[in-house]
Amino acid sequence: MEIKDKKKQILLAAEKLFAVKGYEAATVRDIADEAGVNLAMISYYFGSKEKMMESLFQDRMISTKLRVEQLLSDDSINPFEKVEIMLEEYIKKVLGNPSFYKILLCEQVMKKSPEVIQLLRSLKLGYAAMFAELVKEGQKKKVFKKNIDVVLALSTMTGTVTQLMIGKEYYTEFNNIDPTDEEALKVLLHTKLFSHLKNIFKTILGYES
Amino acid sequence: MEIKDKKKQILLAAEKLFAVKGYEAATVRDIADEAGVNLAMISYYFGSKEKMMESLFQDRMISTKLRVEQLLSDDSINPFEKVEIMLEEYIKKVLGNPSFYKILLCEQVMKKSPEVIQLLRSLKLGYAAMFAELVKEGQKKKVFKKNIDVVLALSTMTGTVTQLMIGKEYYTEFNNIDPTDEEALKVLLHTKLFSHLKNIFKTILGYES
DNA sequence: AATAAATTCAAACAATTGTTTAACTTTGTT
DNA sequence: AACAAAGTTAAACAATTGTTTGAATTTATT
Repeated sequence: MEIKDKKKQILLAAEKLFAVKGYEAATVRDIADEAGVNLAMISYYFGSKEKMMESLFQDRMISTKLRVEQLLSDDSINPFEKVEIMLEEYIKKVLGNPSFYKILLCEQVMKKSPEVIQLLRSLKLGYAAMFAELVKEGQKKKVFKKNIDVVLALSTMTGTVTQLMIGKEYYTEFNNIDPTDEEALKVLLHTKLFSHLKNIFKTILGYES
Repeated sequence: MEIKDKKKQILLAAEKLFAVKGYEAATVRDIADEAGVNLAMISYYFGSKEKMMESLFQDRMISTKLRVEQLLSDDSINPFEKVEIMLEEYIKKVLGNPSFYKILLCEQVMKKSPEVIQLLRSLKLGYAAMFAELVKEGQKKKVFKKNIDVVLALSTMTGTVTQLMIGKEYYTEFNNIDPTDEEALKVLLHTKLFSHLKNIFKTILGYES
């Protein structure tokens, strides 16, 4: 097996176990077993458990920034369509990899690893700045209202999706939905979340179609 | 010192350290030091670290349910006013004790302690059922629209508040607000969150004042 | 094929974990 | 005041932690 594949395999196991047990409770022995490698391999490849965590974040967070940047610069899409795409992509990302976003959530709370926090910070502020740009564009075109609280709006987006992700079982139980068919559930959650947030953002931005 | 006070003191220290370091990383020695007691006291009073966690949750979550129940049964308040009160109280609770709600958040993700999870489950489902009742009341009075997704609405409430709580610093930094005056910041966040969520819930519920 | 480099492994490492012990002090009761 | 119960303590406990070691094995290079 390629060395790249082995690293990927370890990160995948780490992601799974960090999400289920948490960073501290997931031991390197757990992760090594899950990945099917000797436990010394983790120090050998990543240097330490914490550096493995950093590698995980770096690996999972590269793709994010680029897509949003090119989305905003596209003049053929009107501001609210851009918001729709932003919502859609965020929902897709989180529901597509709940494990990582659970880890992300806990790391934001604990702020254990300075490197991870710094990475998160730059990404979050960058995201906010870009959304602010988009809002400004909409305001200039008179389709968005004035005085929009960018951070609050983004908090609603990330918060709503996150809450539903960590509390799927409440959604299925309360609405009598079969929780075993995970793929169908994911599609349903995606659909519901999207229309819910689109509605909310129409209100927040003062947009009327 | 009273034994009740000593237990309170230990739980306060545990709450603080669980929120900062996480359950696993906060050792009983840390907690004993923070509380200013011998480390054997934790086993002596609570039985174990995990049972101390359960005690913490039981202590912090008693007051919640009663208030909501009596709120709903009050006929002198109209449905949307009840929603406003619900939002207001939830915001106040979270901002008033961010440490505990950080622990709560992580516990929802990890689901480590079955007792805590069960406690959370009954509380969450109860909360959802009560809100559903409130929604039904509003629909009967023709002030709320049909087809309201209760769990999704609550996810937006809890998610938005939670996200702002764990990312205060982004809010202050992005909006150039002094982060050192914590009391003023809390008031500001409370105000902003309340008007933000009130607006959103007007949309969700189809309420027009 | 021979040598060097990289990888894998079981075993051992020191440090830290939650918990218990057994001796002690304090408090409360008769 | 005498006794028992409750509270407190430092020390020790076994178990587990992340990491390192050094020998074995595989892979790559000459």
